[in-house]
Amino acid sequence: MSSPTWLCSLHRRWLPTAPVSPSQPEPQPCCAAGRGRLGVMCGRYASTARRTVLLEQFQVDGDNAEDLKSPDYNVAPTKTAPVVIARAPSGGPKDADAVRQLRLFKWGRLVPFWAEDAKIGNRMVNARSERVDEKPAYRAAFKSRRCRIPVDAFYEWFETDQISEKTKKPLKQPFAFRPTDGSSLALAGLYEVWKDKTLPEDDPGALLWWSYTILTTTATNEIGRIHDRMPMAIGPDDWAQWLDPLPAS
DNA sequence: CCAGACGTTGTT
DNA sequence: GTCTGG
DNA sequence: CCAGACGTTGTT
DNA sequence: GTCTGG
Repeated sequence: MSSPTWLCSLHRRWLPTAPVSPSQPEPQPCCAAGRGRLGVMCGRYASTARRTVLLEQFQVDGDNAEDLKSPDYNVAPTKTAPVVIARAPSGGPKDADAVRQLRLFKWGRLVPFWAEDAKIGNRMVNARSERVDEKPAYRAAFKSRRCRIPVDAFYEWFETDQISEKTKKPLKQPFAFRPTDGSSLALAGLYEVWKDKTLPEDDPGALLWWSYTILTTTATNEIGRIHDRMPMAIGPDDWAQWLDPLPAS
């Protein structure tokens, strides 16, 4: 199938900037160094906004993120990070009206609700947006379990000509990307709720497992100069619509 | 029908 | 659960 | 994404 | 090389 109709409204202009974290090395011009090879899109990002800022910025009604540890300049797969969802308040009836909530979910290891083994989620860090509505692992979540991921910048690694003494492999230079206009950034994501049914109810591991994945899309702008894929950003005008079900097509 | 997968990027 | 491959 | 682990039999 | 854990 072709790209979803909401794709075009989500494009925005990007430029490489200095890494967000002071501990990151200085960036180099994108195409001047190395061979232009880059790693997987959107494998790390920075989430630095404080909880109170996120609550206001995303007009959140339900706050389930009291344990948020912020800032985190190095959010990696399996780590817990804040996401915004629209869902019936936890603890209440499932058919209650959806409320916008800030929640702390695990990135990656997205385990579909039907899975018997959590291992299936091992590589579900990203989901291609082009076919996310038909892929068995993502289809259900795409229909009813979407999330926005507040992000300040995302990182990419650039393989340079320098060889590491230690590993004898090319050194990789991290870059940070964020909107040039300083606007806040939300990535499009899906989440899943999974429970290990092989464990007895009283086992600590039988708790619900909440995880999310980040959608990727074609990079048609400045990022496309160095990599053909990028995480899908949602503009503020589309934040509400992304969490709501799509109109029937 | 059953059995098995269910994912992405990048590499050559 | 649902799709694909045999 | 990166960093780090990865395994068995049988016994120099 | 490939998988796991963070």
